[in-house]
Order: sequence, then C-alpha cells, then structure tokens
Amino acid sequence: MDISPVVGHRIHPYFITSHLPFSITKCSQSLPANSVTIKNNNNNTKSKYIPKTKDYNSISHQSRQSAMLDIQQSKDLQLALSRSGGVLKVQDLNIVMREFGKQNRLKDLSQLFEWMQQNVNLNFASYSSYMKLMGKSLHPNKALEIYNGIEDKLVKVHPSVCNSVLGCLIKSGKFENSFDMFRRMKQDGLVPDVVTYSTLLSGCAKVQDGYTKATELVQELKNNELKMDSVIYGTLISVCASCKRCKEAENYFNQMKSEGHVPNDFHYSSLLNAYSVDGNYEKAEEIYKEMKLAGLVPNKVVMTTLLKVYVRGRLFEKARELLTELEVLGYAEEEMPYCLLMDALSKAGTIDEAKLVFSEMKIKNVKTDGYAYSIMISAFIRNGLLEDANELASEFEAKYEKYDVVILNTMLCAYCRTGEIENVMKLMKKMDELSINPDRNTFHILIKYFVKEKLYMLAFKTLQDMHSRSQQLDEELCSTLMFQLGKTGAHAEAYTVYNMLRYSKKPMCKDLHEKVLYILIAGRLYKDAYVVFKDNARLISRPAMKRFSSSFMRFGNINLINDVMKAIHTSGYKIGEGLFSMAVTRYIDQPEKKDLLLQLLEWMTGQGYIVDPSTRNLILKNADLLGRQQTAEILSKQHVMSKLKSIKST
DNA sequence: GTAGGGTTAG
Repeated sequence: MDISPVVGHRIHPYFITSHLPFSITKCSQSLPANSVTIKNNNNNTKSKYIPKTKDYNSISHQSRQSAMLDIQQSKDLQLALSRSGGVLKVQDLNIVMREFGKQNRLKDLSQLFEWMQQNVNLNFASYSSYMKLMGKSLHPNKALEIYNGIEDKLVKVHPSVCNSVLGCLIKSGKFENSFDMFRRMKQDGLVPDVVTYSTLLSGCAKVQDGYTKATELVQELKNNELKMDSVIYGTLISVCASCKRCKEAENYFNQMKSEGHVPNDFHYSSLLNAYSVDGNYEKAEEIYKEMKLAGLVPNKVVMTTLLKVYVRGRLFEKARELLTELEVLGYAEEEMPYCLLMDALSKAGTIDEAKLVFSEMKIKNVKTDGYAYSIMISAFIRNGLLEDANELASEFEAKYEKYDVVILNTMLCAYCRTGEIENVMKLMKKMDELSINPDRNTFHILIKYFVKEKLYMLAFKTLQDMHSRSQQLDEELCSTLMFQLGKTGAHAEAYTVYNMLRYSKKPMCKDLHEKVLYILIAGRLYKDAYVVFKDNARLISRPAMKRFSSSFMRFGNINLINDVMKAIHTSGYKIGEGLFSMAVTRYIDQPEKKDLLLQLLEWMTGQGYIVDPSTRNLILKNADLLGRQQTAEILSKQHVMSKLKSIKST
C-alpha cells in the first residue's frame, strides 16, 4: 500500500510549517491601542443614570431616537457612530446593542461595543448584554479580557456582569475556569444570586461527576439563604438527566411541585430526558400525559425528547409514529429527530434501516448541520464499512461548507482508517483555515494514524502539539509511540513522551519506567536512565537494574558512578561483586577521579560490602595511585569485616 | 429606565 506523501521518502510540505501540524490559532485580539475609557466623576453605577449636565439633559428624546435609528440603519457603522454616537446615553447604546443581537448582527455588535468602550462610560448592562448577545461567538479569552479591563469595582462584581462572564466560560466548555473565576469573584466582593448558581449549575451537565458538583452548589445556595426558583429546578433536573440520575431528577421535579412551582416545557423535557437514560417509556408516557392534562401543549423539544425515550427503549415503531407526528406539526424540519432515530438504529445493529432514514431525510430536504453525516459516518466506521464512511465524508465535503470539530473528527477518522492521506491533509488545512481548534479526539485520531503508518516523528510532533495545548494524553497510545520511537532510534523523543506522561495528572502504568529505561540505555542516554532508575527503582526488575547498572559503569558519566551505586543499594538491591569491580576498573582508568574511588570504597565498606579478591588485587596494584596509607586503611577494614562475616557464617 | 440562568443530536 502506498500512502506515501509522508511515508518512505519526504514529509509532505504541509507538515513542514512553523508549528506542526496545526498552526497556533490566534484567539485573543488585543484591544485597540487608544481604548481609554472616557470617565465621568461618578464611580457609583447608579449615578450614571442621572444626567450630568444641563446640556446633556437637554438633548431631546427625539434627537436621541433618530441617532439610534441612524446607527442601526447606516451602511457604514463607524461613520454613523462618529456622526450620531455622541448624543447617545449609555442606555441608548445598550438598546442598539440588543437590537443588533436580535438581528444576529454580531459583527456590528462587536464594533459598537468597541466604540462604546472607547467613548462611553459603560455600565453593567452594557457588559452583561454584550457577553450574552455574543453567545458562543465570544471567545472566552476575549470575554475575560473585557472583564479584566473593567475598572469600576462595583461594575466588576455586579452579579449580572459576573454571571455573563461565567456563562461565557461555561458555554465554551471551560467549566474548571469558570469555577476558579467564581471563587475569585467572590473574593472580590461578588454576592452570588440564583442566576449565578443556575449558570454554574448548567455547566455541571457537561462534566463528569457534574452531579456531585451540582449538589455542592445547591448546598452553597442554601447556605446563602437563597431560594430555589423554577429555573434553578429546571437546570437541576437537566443536570440529573445528563448525569444519568433519573431518580434524583424525579425527586427535584416533585420537590419543585410541592414548593408550588408549576412545571413548564423545560421541566418536562428535562425529566423526559432523564427517563430516556434507560428508555423508561412507561414513566415517560405517564409524565407526557400529565403534561397535557395540565393544559400544556408539548413543543418540539418535548416531543423530540419523548422520541429519544422511545429509541433508547428500542421502541422503533413508536418512534416512527412519533416522527410522523413531528413531521405533520412541522417539527421535523431540522435533523434532530432523524439523528436520534438513525443513531439508535445503527447502534442496535440495523445499519440498513439507519441508511434508509438517512436517505429519507435527504429526500425531504431536511436541513443538516453535519450531525446526520457524522452519525452515519461513525456508524459505517463502527461496522467496518470504511469505504462507505469515506464516500459519505467526501459527499459532505463536496456539499457543505459548515464544519465543526466533531464532524471534522469523524471525517478525519474515516479518511485515516482508509489511509487517504491526501484527504487527511486537506481536512487539516481546512481546520486551520477555519480556525477550528483540534480537540483531544482530533489529536488522538491523528497520532493513531501516524503510528499506524509508521510516521513516528510526525506522531511525536503531533503529540507535542497536543501536550502544549494541555490536552490530556492517552497513555496506551503514548506508550506505543514511546516504544516505537525507541525502536527506531529516536531515544530522546521517546524519553520526552515518557516525561509528558509522567508529569500529566494521571498516575501512569508501572511498566513504563522500565520500558523507557531500556530505551535510554539503548540510546546511551545514561544520565536520563539514572534519573528514571533513581525515581522508580522499586518498580524496576532485577534484569533491568542489572542492564542499567552495568551499562552505566562502563559508559555513564564517571562522576555519577557513586550515586548510581547508592541508588541501587537504597532501592533494596545488593551491589554485586562484578559491578563493584567494573566501577573500580573504570576509576583506575581515570586516575584523576581517585577521590571518588576512595569515597566509594569507604562507603561500600561502611555498608558492609566486601571486595572480591581480584578487585582487591587490582586496588593493591594501584596503591601508589590511590595513596598507600588510605588504601591500606580501607583494605584492613575490609579484612576485618570479611573475617567477621566468615565467623558469623560458620 | 437596567441584567444574567434551564429542554433534544454527532
């Protein structure tokens, strides 16, 4: 098989870019250089609503209205701002921001916000609205930059500002960061409210062990004497559902009702989602009925979630009926329900049925964002239908220009499995162009592929890239790569891989130390080998220890010989006569190191080691070199010791 | 005259 733009001869030019294999995506733009906020003298947020001068007050309502319209309707926003922005108060500009948000004019929104940063004293509403309206489009670093740039301390700890920053972090998956941030905000004086807690709780739905964290947050909320409201309950039920805590979801649902809150669509769909975990359609149907009896009309999400319950319970007939119902109601214009059905069908082993749904969906012109494709591609890969997977990936590429990291990963996986390197590289370039950040999965797929193709150095560079982005490494893959690097002579790289694993948070497999020790010996990297041995001596087997120590005595740094001896002794192994003799020979070859030899002899004697006759002779022969008197002293101690030992043993 | 939070898919 020839897969070889990279294999065999040269690495494809694409890989010889500055930083392999992805270029570093620039994510934080800096603020304009002149972004100095114009200040008034009021530091109090409240006072900003009070007009400050007669002139300011006299600007008529009407002229402000027309200025706002001008800004909203102008083709050149910058121009309109310099023309009309001056007469507007911060709350007027906030209104315009919200208008832009409503119209999804995100670019204008950002431009307006930047202008406001430079020209107006922003209030808390400006910050929180901006971050909310930008939603997922606001890079978390940018949000933090904005937040850190807030000088007014009261604005900075305003709950709505804090909440929107936290929300932004959570939306972009930075749950841990949001938690740290929350701690710091509290230190700075934030008094969290229910919204803060529900914001943080919503992050719990996305992390492992989220339920435990959620429980802690609920406790904190209660300690702060805050009351759970309907939204908090909604969030909690959804957290339970995501964490597969069906019973707990039910409990919160009932608790909420008993406190007099009336459940709405959110509560019902989250509870249904909890029932979907084990496909408990009986309970689901019960609650669905209850909802209708309460006078609520199930919306798209509720019905789709019920469909999820059916497919999880493998009630495909019921699911199909419900899908038809959704279609009739116009609730199946997006791919979600089809995705649920296809995914479940393919996982139930009926991939042909899934294919049928997929083609049905295409005939009906259902909109797709790539979910359906990635489900089918993964299904093909799972079933070993690599050609089909590959074909579908190409089809998606040809038809759509919408990518995210998941669909890209799925496609990468398909191409990697069939060994289509040209396509793999095309996708990687695309990822770079679209500034889509590779995630742990991306790296994993690539490294695995490079290893399979024996492109170990490329795999290594990719691993380094992954590590530099603080992605958690996969130990098994690293271990394979380390071994292969060692085998192909890249000893230092193998050691780098070992160290990446060693200093990552997870405890590593015990064999790895010994494996890397052999690699380091083979690569004559004795000093590194010594470090590995010393730090893990108790996990190193006798044969490995012997190989290490004898290599070190012959070729390792002479200045470390005594340390190696001590390390062997400390780890519980006995220093053998052979090893000792090797060390002595090595020292005698380098007379300038005689002090070290004397130290060694002294120490060995102190530990009760006895010199074998031939080494003893060797020392005697070189007594001039070592200093007669010292040699005599040591050897006599040795003599006494050996006598004692022989007495003991008889 | 202000603000932030919860539901379904890969």
